[in-house]
Amino acid sequence: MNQDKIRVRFAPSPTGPLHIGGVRTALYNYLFAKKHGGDMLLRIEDTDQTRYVEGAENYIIESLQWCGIHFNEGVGIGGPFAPYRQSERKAIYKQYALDLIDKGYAYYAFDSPQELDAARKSYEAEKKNFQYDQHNRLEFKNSLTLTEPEVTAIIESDEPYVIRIMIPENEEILVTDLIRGEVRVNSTQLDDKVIFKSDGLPTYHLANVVDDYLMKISHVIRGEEWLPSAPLHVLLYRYLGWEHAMPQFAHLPLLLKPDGNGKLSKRDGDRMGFPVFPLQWTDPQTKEISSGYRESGYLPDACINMLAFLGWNPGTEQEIFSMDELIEAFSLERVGKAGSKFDPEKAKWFNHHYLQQMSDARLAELLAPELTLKVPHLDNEKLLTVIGMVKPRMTFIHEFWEQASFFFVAPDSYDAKSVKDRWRQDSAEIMKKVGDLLQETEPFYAAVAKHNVMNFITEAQLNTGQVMNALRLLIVGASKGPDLFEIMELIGKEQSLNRIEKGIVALSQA
RNA sequence: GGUCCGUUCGUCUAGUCGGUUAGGACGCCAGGUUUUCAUCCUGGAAAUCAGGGGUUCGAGUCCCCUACGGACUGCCA
Repeated sequence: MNQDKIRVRFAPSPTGPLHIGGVRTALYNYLFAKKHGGDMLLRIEDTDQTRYVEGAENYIIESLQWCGIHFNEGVGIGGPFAPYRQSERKAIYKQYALDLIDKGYAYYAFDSPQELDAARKSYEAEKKNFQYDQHNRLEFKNSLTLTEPEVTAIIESDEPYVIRIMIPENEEILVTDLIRGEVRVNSTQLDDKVIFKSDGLPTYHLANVVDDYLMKISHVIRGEEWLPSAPLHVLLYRYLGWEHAMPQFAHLPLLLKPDGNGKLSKRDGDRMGFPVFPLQWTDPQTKEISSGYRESGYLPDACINMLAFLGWNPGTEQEIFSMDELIEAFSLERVGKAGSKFDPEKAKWFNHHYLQQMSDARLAELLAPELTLKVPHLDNEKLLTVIGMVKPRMTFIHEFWEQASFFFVAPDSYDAKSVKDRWRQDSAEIMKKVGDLLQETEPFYAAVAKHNVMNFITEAQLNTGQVMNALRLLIVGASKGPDLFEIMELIGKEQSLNRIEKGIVALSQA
């Protein structure tokens, strides 16, 4: 075990936008590191140049920054173990693969992809599972079956070759996982995985072990999809002579799609109308756009809080946690084992909560730029007041206009259902009287107007709801919004009377 | 197919040392507040703890089997 400082890494592959599940993995790493006063680093695992996607790396960095997940070292920051991009570390991997060959734990293999493909197909034809392993490694073209001169000749020529690990026979391999306990696998089940590719780069397995060792990683916290290859990694640490410094493993349960089963995917988001990515992403190839949490109006705090609870819980009944509180409360022991379905509704609930917590002033700042386009002479004082009234009915910032447009512009249409339910035969006549009443209301304050209208209702022996609902329809254009008298005070007498007058005409024609 | 992992309300989950009316949250339903909508408050329905066997005075909790689900099974990560 690594005795030193807690050091964790988040090591994504820049093959596209970072999935929300990846963000959660990063978050748990971050929480764990901070909780224990440790460091977290960002390493980019780009050993597969065929899958490189333009912009993905920046996307990853920007996403985590937006979420408030910060690194101590890594790509974009630097640090004592730089470089942190595996493609830039190319020179350091081969020696370890060679070392493994020297020790008899690995061997060269010269089978072409076509040959392997053919072998795979012939196995499948017999309904057998193809695996390049101890049962058949002597049937292939490799340094185990060729003579030494032959092997040397090939290596010195331009012929491509790979290096495969030589899995031992019938050995029980123990993986100790912080979340799952002890997982035992017999080596007979494992195949001789390629650890070094013909393009001169290592595969994930070798690269991740070498780098985690060199970068003094103490804990590997990653997705459950890595559990099946964890025994291989244990073997690599052992054969490289690093077992004493092997990090502890924690394999996180998967994030599942909201309906049915299976891993949450991009398609589910499109299908069910919620983002699967932290930030909006435009595919550089197809130009296809995938929505992001940020652009959809989610607050970073809400995303983090929601994500933290997908697979972890504090054991108390508290559900609202700031990042600092999460750091304080987090522990890997309280991470569950089963995958969790992503719930878009709960995500909204978290967002609503955090939006309510946001100060009116801050909201105004965020709203102002777009609002000034719609409202030429935006009065900040007024905006603040409106926000105070409308905020409780907003889950997202972009809902503001829908909930508050009538504070700034007169309704240009009247909600059909509201008209049907609230506008009666006698409404026009009553509204005219209310209009006259308001015309005489001075000063035009909410309290005064309310007093006058309520008096009128009582004296005329009318129904409060009936009058107010009709009036609201004229002022707002629908059955929604805060206290009507407050609205009228804010838009002013002239505007109020205008709307009443125009509304009566419009609705009488209908 | 093989290997590994998993399985408590529709969903996220509490329940870590066996004795609970199996608790909370989202969502849903109802009521209340309000001039409407939403918020908010109160209440409710909702899990035979995947199923079956054990062990035990007693099992969601321990053991075994079965079923179901998932991940992995690439010169991808």
